[in-house]
Parts: sequence; C-alpha cells; structure tokens
Amino acid sequence: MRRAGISSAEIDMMLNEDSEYKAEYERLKPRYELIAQIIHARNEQKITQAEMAERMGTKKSNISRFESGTYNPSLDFLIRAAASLGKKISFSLE
Amino acid sequence: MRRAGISSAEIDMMLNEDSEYKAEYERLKPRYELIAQIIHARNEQKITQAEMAERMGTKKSNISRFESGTYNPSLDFLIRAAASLGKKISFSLE
DNA sequence: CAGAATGTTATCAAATATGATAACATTAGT
DNA sequence: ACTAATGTTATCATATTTGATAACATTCTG
Repeated sequence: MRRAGISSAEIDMMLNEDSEYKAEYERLKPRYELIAQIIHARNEQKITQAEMAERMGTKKSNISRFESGTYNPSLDFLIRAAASLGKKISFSLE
Repeated sequence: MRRAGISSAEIDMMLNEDSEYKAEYERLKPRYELIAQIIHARNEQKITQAEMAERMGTKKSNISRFESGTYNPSLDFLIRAAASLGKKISFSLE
C-alpha cells in the first residue's frame, strides 16, 4: 500500500514522545477533530461545498479552505458553519 | 431598582420576535455562553486574569478584553484559554 | 470518453484578532 | 482611609482571517 510519501512507521516516529512534531500535533488535534465533525455532517446530508457556502453567505473556495484545516477559524465561523448544516455546536469544559 | 439606563421591560421589548436586535442577540449567544463557562472556571479556581494570561502567554488586558465578549475569538485562543485553566473544551454538533 | 459538477489552490484586498503597553478604575485587605 | 491587587479601557502595531475571484484538478454521470 505505498501511496503517500511516508509510511505509518515514519508517522509513529514523528509523533513519538520527544518529537517536536508531537506537541504541534497535539495542539492542532482539537481543531482537526471539530472540522472532521463538520465535514462528516456535510457529507451525511449530501450537501455540496457550494451549497453550504451559499447558506453561510460565502463562497465554495472558502469552505474548501476551511475544511483543509490550514488556518485557525473564528468561533463565529464555526457556529455559522454548523448552523448552515442545521446543527448547533455545543461546548463544554471538562 | 433603577440602576441601568434601560428597564427589563425595555429589554424584553428589544428582544421581541420581530426586533432586529433579536437576531443579533441570538447570534452572539453561543459566544457569550462559552465565555461565561471560561470565566466561571477561572473564578472557581481563584485564578487572576494576570495569572491566566501568563499561563496562556499573553497579557492580563487581553484576558479582560476576551472576557468582555467584545470580539470574535479564534478557536485556538479558546482552546488555550481553557487549557490554561486545566480544562479541555469539547465540541459536539447537535 | 465528454461534459458537468464538485472540490482545490493561489492570490489579493479588507476586515478583524491579537499582543503589548500604559493609564485608569474597582475591589479587597489591613 | 490607605494601599496593594485585580480588572478595565484605549491605543497602536502586526499578524491572521475572511471574502471574492479565477484558474485548475478531480470526481461523477450519462
């Protein structure tokens, strides 16, 4: 199954205890997880990025960028994204 | 109990169904609720804004501004804020 | 395969968040 | 009431997000 440039063993290596990538990965994890939930909701409802964008009042390219997880979205953007899929985000501190 | 410039009856008025303020209020509600949870956690642990700021790597004035709810914070800021209080934010789509 | 639909990436401008600092206001402790 | 601690507000500089557009890539469907 050689598809990407790195193997899962190499990923394990990069994410080991002492790795500096580890901290970075842990830092970004909550973002990725939340985005994953939103993408999942969109796919589940078979809504296109273009449709979602229209509901949010933005453009499809911005949805793609958002789903790519390449930046740190604002709370408002997240709430609107969820709302466009008929969902409400709830937050809890644990 | 005349303290503020507006009465609660007036507030009710402003938040009635058709009011344009209503939508605005509803829009900001999730932000305020999340911030309230964070403020509550900070007070509960008797941590000062200055202490929290130091843990987050910022300044106390910025914590005050954040708690005032006057702007739209980023996901990362929220996560760091919670983390500085030993909490983890969890998100769920409903 | 061809065309249409969907998703991605790059880029720019404008708006906004964020950090830092300082001055000020409020509250708590003695 | 005095003082120290805590919280607030204003302001500036810098970084980042966000929206828009266009070109490109990928996937779906007939």
